[in-house]
Formats: sequence, structure tokens, C-alpha cells
Amino acid sequence: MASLPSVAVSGNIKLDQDFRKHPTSFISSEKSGIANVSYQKSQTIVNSDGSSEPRSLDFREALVMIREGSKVESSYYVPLLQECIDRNSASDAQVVHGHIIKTGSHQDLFVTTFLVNVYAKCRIMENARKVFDKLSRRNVVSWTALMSGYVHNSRPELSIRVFLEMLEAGAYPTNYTLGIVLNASSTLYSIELGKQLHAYSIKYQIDFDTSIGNSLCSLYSKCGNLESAFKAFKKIKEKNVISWTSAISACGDNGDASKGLAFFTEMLSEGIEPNEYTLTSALSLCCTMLSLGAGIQIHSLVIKLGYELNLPVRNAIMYLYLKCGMVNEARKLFNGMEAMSLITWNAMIAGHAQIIDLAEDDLSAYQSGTEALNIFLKLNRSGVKPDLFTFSSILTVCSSMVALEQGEQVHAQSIKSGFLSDIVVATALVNMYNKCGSIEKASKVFIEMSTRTLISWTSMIAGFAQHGRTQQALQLFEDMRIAGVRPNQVTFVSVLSACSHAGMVNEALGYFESMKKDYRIKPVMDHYACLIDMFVRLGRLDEAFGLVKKMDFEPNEFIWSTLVAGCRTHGNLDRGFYAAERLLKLKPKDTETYVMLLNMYISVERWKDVSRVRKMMKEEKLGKLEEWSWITIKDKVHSFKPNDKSHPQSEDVQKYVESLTDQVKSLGYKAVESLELTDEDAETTLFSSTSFHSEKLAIAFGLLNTPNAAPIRVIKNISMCRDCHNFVKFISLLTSREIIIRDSKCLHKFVNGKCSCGDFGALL
DNA sequence: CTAGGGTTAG
Repeated sequence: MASLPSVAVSGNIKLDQDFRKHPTSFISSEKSGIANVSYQKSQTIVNSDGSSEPRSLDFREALVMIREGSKVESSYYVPLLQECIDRNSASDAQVVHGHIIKTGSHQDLFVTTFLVNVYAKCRIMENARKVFDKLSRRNVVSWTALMSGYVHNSRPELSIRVFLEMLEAGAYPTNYTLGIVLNASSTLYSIELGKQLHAYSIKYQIDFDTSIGNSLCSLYSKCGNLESAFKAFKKIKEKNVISWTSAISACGDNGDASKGLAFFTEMLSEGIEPNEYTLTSALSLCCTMLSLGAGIQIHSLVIKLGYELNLPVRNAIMYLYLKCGMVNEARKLFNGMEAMSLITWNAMIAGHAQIIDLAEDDLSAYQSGTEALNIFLKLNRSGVKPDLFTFSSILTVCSSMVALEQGEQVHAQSIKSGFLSDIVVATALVNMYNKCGSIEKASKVFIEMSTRTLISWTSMIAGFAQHGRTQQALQLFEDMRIAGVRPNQVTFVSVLSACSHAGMVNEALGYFESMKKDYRIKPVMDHYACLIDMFVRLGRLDEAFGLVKKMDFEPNEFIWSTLVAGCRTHGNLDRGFYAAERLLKLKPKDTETYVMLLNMYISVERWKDVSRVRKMMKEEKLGKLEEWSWITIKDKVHSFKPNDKSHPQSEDVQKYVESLTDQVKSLGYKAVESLELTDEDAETTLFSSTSFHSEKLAIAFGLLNTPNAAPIRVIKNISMCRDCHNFVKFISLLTSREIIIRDSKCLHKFVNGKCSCGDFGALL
């Protein structure tokens, strides 16, 4: 939730008297004097021969007349000004304004009030305020126009100030006025103010009024109170499209997407036609649910109702297709757009960022990441200025891609544009540096943040935990508590994982208990996963398996794979086989698990089991384990596969790996000896020391193409094998380089022959 | 009343 701006909205609002005296002022606009004004679009034109005739004027003709100083009936100003609004032409409005003053029509309250409205809509609030201040008389409509202007120009706090001024001046709010203040309170997330206004609306029995009810519904939704939002919605006597849309988007804001779609269906069956707002809200619900089927149905409804050219609707459809993995459909929409908003770009980048995480295979994840970086480049070249949404999304992409160089460029750009002051952008930046292994830069950004949210703290604690800096992680956790920020479930996962890395059993169990007792946070599977991991690392397998039995959850794939790797490391193969077979039941198509299992059977030469596992793999139609790595150097991504000669430097790179291997052998590196394997097994098990695993190639390439002390950053699609893990430790010792490898399960930071994962991250 | 953003581990 955004923090409240420091605006004086304090003190109770005294509405009582006004409402008691004039309760009807809420519902009737008679007093405003507007209802009786009828305006006309035809003018009496005086021809050159002196005869006169009434006829319609078009906008340009009328403007010309006004520029020439001809007289115009004051009732004609309003349609003319309306036209200025429609054309969003502040300059035309100023011409008309000048004419109004010259002809003395500024004495006309109706016309002048409309001018306030015009300037507000044309986003020149200074002029709106000036016109308002010069009014000799003010009625509720002029006050309301000004308030509404501030709300629409993102100054809700000023709108509330005007509301207070209005009450002081003794004017009576209408239901429309109250609706605007309610909207302002919801923009400010001021539930207190909202509740006061709600109370008054109940007192004067207008809480069932449509526009009040709509505003109340969205106010409660924005402040996170879905129940009250529903109550407000149900109370509305005559529900219109806006009421339904408010209820639907309330569900979206509060994470109950399926309920929102139920509302949408109900609305359709009530015979109410959705508008562009309803459609975008409903599409966004499909998006969170990743419900492509429902989304396609709504898409056809969009076409039927003629909204397919509406930009927000198109953006929502594009984002839906993108998130559901229909990249080509999304791209077609993207390329076919004549008008594009920044949101279109942002949706495209954010969508690709999400695919990276959702992707089943690493190749498409990698392609999405590259595509997102390309779109960002195009956006920059197109001259459109990125905003805070763009920065946070692209930083997430850089994190997933371990693209430190791009990340640093974005960092610089966000400083220049002033968006680094945004908490979300800064947090995304902290996270980017963490994920790229630059813990120093991450903490520098973190320290320089002026305010931090729970997520910022958690991200930094997680960073320290990942880098094996347990003390700093725990210290930061204390700092956070002292700062009065309440940790959540996610924070505790990071804290427990920090303890687990350092083997601090007592501390971990202490935090676990404190989480349950002091913070009333229910442990989830992830917390147990950390504890299990801790016992596994220490070789306390009994306790690890004990926890598996004790917890209320069926262990997930991650817990089983932790157990497999741990049992293997600690030589408890029987338990390892058991865990691996359980893992295979959960993920029968996971080649990595089969390879782990195969390697275990081979190491104890249980050849019967080896052929049984091979048979299982054939039945599942699983082939060789595809493994590859990539490294980003100067905005260019270089990817490597073993035995792949497609890279222009592949020959040099291979030779360099061979020479490195010789050099580290003299430091004590021993390649894993090949067992008596068939060719087939040797290929599948990744044991063969003669083959070049992709991370070795990528690292060699990095060493050849970066300056001497530069860290090397590599990303790998599957877990590292032990041989390579050992090899890279020696390389970091040999070359005195920092080598960071992010594989599919773990961040490895190799410094001086040691790895931050404590050697527990090499699963294969 | 609408579309786009940041956190965890194994």
C-alpha cells in the first residue's frame, strides 16, 4: 500500500449541520441553477446584407467568429467549450475564455463554472483555480468542478482541502460531491476519512445511491477491505455498469479473481452490457488466473461489442495472450497497433518478464528474456520516456537473465530520470544486484533508500542469505524489527535459509518458534524445506526425515531433491534411492532426476538398476539431458552447448578449457574418473571428463574476453554437476577471478577456491 | 469503473 502523502486531512469533518438543514441537497441539483439552463447549438447569424437567419455553426466557424470579436449568445459558450474539451485543446479554450471576459459573460456563473471544468479536463489546474478564485458567487457545482479537477489531475489531497473550504464557506455537498471526496480518499488510501463519509451517507440515507455506492465500493476495495466493498455494492439500489465494474475490479485488487469472473457472468445474465472498463477488468482477471479459455471468450465479446480498437482493451488482451504463453498472438497485436501507449510497451516487457519464470523449458525462458531486453532497447530508441513501471519490470528481467551490464545501465538511467526514488524501482534494483551476485552494490542501493518497505528488507536479507553471509542477514533482520517493520512469511524463509547455510540449528529452530508464537505466522512448506535442508547439510538425516514425517504437508519436489542430493553426499544411498523414486513419482518426466538416480546407481555399480532406470526413461520417451550456459558481454548474449561448434570462437574456447584443465590439475584438481560405462551411459550421466560442459566453455569465453579482474557471470539451464563445481572452484583460485554461476536451482559465487553454496548446490 | 511494477527457498 502506498504511504499517505503528508497532507492535512486531519480532524473530523463537520458535515452535520449542513446535512440536517438541507438533506435534499444531496440528491437534488435544483439549487445549483444548472438544471434549468438549456443551451443551444444554433446561432442567429447576421448576414452581410443585414438579414438574419438561425443556423448551426461548426466549431471552426464559431472560433473564427469569436476571434474576430463577433457577439455570441452566452448559452453558446458551453457547447463550444465542450468541443474544446473533446478536442483536448487548451489553447482554443483560452481563446473562448478571452472572449467571455471581453463580452462580460464571466458574470454568468454557469458559463464560468464550466470554464473551471474545461481547464481541469485540459489539465491546467492553475487556470482552473484562477477562474474559480475570481468567481463572485460560488455554488456547489463550481466547488465540485474544482474538486473533481484535482482528483483527475492526481492531486486528491488538494481536492479534499477544497472540500473542507467548501464546508467552511457553508455550501452543501451533493451526492456527486461526496462521491468525489470518496474517490479522493481511496486514492489516498485514507480509510478513516472514507469511513466518516460513509457514516454520513448512511445517516442521510443516500448510501444506496448509485454513484455513492460505486465510490464506496472502490474505496473499500482499494483499502483492502473486500467484505465492506461487497456490502456497499449490494446496497446499491440501481446497479449500473460502473457498480458492476467496481465490484469486479474489487475482486481483482484483492486477489479473488474467480469471484470477479463470477460477478462478470452474473452481470451479463442480468442483461447489463459491459463497457471498456468492465472488459479490461475482466480480461485482467483472466490474466491473473492464466485462464486463456475465459479470456478468448471475452475477446470475442470485445469484438462483438466493437471495443477491439480501444487501447486499454487491446493492451489487456495483448498482456493476457502474452502471459498465457501465446507469444505470437501477443506480438501480432503489438505490431498491429497504430497508437501505442507507454502501457503497451510496459505490458510487453512485464509480460515477457513473467514468462521467464513461468516457462517450462529454459530455451523459451531465455528467449523471453532476450526479447524483453530488445523491446526495452526499441522503447528507448523510439523516444518514449520510460516510467517507473518500465524500470521495475526491466530490472526484474535483468535479474532473471543475470544481465548485470544492462542492469547497471538501467540503474544509471533511473537515476537520471529520477525514478530511483520510487521504492519499487529501488527494491527491484537491490534484487537485481543480489541476483547478479553483486551483494556490495545491492547493499549500497539498499542503504541509500530513503524509505524501505517489508519487501525491500526481505529482498536484502535474502541477498545476504544467498551469498552465505549469515551474520549480516540476521543483523539486518534485527535492524528491520527495530525499525518497526513486521516480518512476514517470506522474510522468515530467508532468515531460516540463512541459518541453514551456516548450520545454525539452534538459531533456526528459535526463529521458527518465534515466527509461530510471536508473529502468529503459520509455517508453510518452504519453512520446513529450509529446516530439512539444514539437517541434510549437516548430515543429520534422521532429523531431516523426521521433519518430513512430522510436517502437515506432502513433501514437494524440492524437498525430495534436497534429500536425494544430501543422502548422496553423506553416503546414505538407500535413503537416497527411496527419495529419488518418490521424486520421480512427483515429476515422472524430469530428466534431471533420472540422471541423479543413474549417477547414484552407477557409483555403486548396481548395473541392474541402471538398466531398469534407463528403461523407465525410454518409456517416458526421455532423451539426453540438454544442458547449456550463456554469458552476457557488452549487451551481447553468447550461449554455449557441449560439443557445439556454432560459436565463432568455439575452437579457441575449447583449447583454452583444455589448457585450464591441465593447469588446475597441478593445483590438485582431479577429474571424476570414468567408470566402466557404455557410451550411452557416459553421455547421459554427464560424468565423462572428456566432454566439455557448457559452463566450462562459457567461463573460458568470459576469461578470454573480459579485463583481468572482472567477475565472470554465467547462467546455466540445469544444476551444475559436481565435477564442474569442483573444477570452477579451482579456476577461481587459479585466475583470482570471482565467478558467479546461476544454475536452475542455486546461486554459486566462487571466490578463492570456495563456493557460497557450501558445496550443497551441485546436484548432479 | 480500465490496462503495466518490487520479496523467499529448495
